[in-house]
Amino acid sequence: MSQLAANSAATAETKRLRPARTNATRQKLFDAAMHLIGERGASGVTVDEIAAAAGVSKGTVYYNFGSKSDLVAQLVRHGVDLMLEQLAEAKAAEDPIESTRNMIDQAIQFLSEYPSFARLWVSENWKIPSEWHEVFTELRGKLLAVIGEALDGIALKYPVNPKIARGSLETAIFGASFVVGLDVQTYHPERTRAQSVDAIMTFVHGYVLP
Amino acid sequence: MSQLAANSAATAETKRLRPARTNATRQKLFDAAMHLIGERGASGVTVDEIAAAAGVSKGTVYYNFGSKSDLVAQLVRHGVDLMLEQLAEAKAAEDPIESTRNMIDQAIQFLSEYPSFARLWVSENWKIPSEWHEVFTELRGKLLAVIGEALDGIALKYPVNPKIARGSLETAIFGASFVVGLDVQTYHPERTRAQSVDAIMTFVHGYVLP
Amino acid sequence: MSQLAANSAATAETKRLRPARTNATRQKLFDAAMHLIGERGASGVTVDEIAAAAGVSKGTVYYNFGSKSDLVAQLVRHGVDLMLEQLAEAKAAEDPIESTRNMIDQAIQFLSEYPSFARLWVSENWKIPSEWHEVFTELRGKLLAVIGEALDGIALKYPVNPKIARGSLETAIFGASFVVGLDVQTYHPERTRAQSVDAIMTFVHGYVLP
Amino acid sequence: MSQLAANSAATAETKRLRPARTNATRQKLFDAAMHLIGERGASGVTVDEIAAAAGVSKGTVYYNFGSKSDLVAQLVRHGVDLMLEQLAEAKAAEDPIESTRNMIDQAIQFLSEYPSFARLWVSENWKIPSEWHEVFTELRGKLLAVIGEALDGIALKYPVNPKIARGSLETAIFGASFVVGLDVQTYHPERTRAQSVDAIMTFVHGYVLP
DNA sequence: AATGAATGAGCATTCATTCAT
DNA sequence: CATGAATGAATGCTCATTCAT
Repeated sequence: MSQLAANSAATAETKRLRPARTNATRQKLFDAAMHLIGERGASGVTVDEIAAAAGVSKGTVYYNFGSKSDLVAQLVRHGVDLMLEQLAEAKAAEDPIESTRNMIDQAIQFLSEYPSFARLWVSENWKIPSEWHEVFTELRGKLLAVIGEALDGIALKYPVNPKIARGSLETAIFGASFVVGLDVQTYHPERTRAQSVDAIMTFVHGYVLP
Repeated sequence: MSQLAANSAATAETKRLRPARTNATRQKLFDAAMHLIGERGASGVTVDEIAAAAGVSKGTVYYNFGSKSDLVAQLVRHGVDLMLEQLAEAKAAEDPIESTRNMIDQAIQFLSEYPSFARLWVSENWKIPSEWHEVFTELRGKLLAVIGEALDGIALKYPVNPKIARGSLETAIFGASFVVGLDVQTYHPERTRAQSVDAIMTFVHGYVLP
Repeated sequence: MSQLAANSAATAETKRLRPARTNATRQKLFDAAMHLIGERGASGVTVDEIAAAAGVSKGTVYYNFGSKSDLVAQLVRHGVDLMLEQLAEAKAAEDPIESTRNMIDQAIQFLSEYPSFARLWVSENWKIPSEWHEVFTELRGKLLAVIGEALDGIALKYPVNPKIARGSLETAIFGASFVVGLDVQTYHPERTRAQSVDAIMTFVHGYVLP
Repeated sequence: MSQLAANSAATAETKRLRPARTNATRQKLFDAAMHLIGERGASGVTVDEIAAAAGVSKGTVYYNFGSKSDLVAQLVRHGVDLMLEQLAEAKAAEDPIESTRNMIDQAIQFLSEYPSFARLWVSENWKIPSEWHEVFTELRGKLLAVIGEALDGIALKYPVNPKIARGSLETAIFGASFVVGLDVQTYHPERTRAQSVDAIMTFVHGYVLP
């Protein structure tokens, strides 16, 4: 079953994010591609497989997405949009630290709902040359900016360690979140979301001076 | 130039890790493969390219390594051994926090010397099925154990936050290190190693109670 | 712009040659197809491109012409009719040599106006099997007949070299005309029509005894 | 059977023209490709067919020629080299007109021996954009130069018509030769080579003033 | 009369692997 | 030890054609 469709809570948002002319076909291909590529990586999946999994012909993939590369790019973009939207909703709290915690919690939840997206991200992000370098650069910037805003909010209200290079800190939190999120699914399904969030929040608490 | 050979400080250790019957041909192939695969990923490099870069014929690759997959597996195992060895050397400090910092510093340095290894890790580790799953799982356990020991050392000497679930914390540090290390190379080559280490070390200040 | 429509002098004739029920859509497709196929050859143009150039949907091409092959066949037939008609008009001169010159001049002009037709001819005529063999064979016969009549007229009024095998001579003139006409467009756009005609007319001076 | 190999008289020359490292494989592919492409055009023949006709696997085509496009380019180049060599041998006569006649005779004979080459030439030469435009331009220049030299020889010894634009005249002779050569095979196998040559020589006689 | 989504057979090309020398 | 010619299964992509609307 489609991972995207599986998340009933996100259905309303998902719909908004999709292009106006959402065909059943495009959606089926999207879901099938996200699932397969998330598991085996973009280069480990053939267009034939995606088409078969979506129950359409190979030509249909090209009719709808132009190329395998474009399909992946749209997949990444869609995932990030969805993640950003969920993060935006999460940060509405009084205290900035609380707000940041909510955000990380939401991120971990997102990664558990869309493990394929997380795998796609980590497996394609740092390749050289990456076919989707521009897409990743842009989307990486957006995600880091969201983390950065949360840290800004904290720095406004609390004293923070000025020695910590911002930028690197965002990246550390970003990386910790992705890896913790993936590892929970692959190696430690028994761990609770709260445990993951607490571990990642350690970085935040270390940023704030006592 | 070979990334392995580039690290003169590690030369002695490196030699020990290599098969006794290391001939020039095997070594040339090893270096060429590490370099190319580090840049473009295992599936992004052809056996022809590796052979050409090593200045030998394609048949020689098969004569020496049996298959492309075996070549990569040997590459990964070599990286694993080397990283563990370097981390072991790094933790020899009086203060456990200082020791942990040394370890992280060493890890970041290792990732910058063997970007191939780090990229291979993130792109293959969570795949289903992963071609080199065993070797990755083994390394993961060993690395998390090393981080765990460092945390144990800290917990013995300092009061730490008991709410933090150990296990998740190791994973968070592990993930932060890999992602920060990779991001520096791909997106921020201007950042210093100290910046990266400081950012990752933030977790200590969050873990240790004030 | 349409090559067919471009020739204002031929407009009246052209209209006559077109199917009575010429609607705008068919005409747009006809013009677009002639233009594109003239430049890149029948197999080098896709139905999508023709439809796009005509500003209609792909289905419309099939609705109007049944198949790409049929569209090309109609294009060729139209060219045949037009060329024969123009040659017929040209030979109305007193002197048979003058009449022949007019004909060749008209042929060269036709080839420059319908390069599509000439290119289609040379690229398809001698293929085994040729998709449009019948229509080409028919045209070939008619064209050689026209040249033959011109030679008959010359032979009636002037002494000619009896050693020259008629039949081969027509073919030589025919070939010279097509190749000179095509070469002007592809390699020597600076050459005048008069130059081309003079070169081809050389055969007359070689045919007619001094 | 191979057209190239079929000409026992040309075997000696053929051998000389081939690259030093002439494999049986390359030669088989060359022959098969020339035959098939000559009949159906470059785009009408698949690499599978060429490989099958040569009795090798498809990969072997790419191992030896790099791409279908390169194979065709080498085919054209080889054919022209062969033709030029035969023409060079033919023009060794006292009288320049006699020499020219020998050359045209040789050309017609060449075209009858290698009809595939002639078809390949006419079907690919004038396409826009031609994949092999540079190759054709270069080789076209060489062939026209040979005709031009013959005409130069005539102009030195005989009075010639100064009104005739040289360049166009070469093209006319060139085109007449190819088309007469092809038409004999396709439509008039009963015609003798002398008839063809006489017809083409009409252009030459028309060039010389009485 | 027209559309455009969908199809699927077909094609050029790649590449890990084999093997005779 | 090493080579490099040969292989063939796999793959991304094209495009003429169909058909429900």
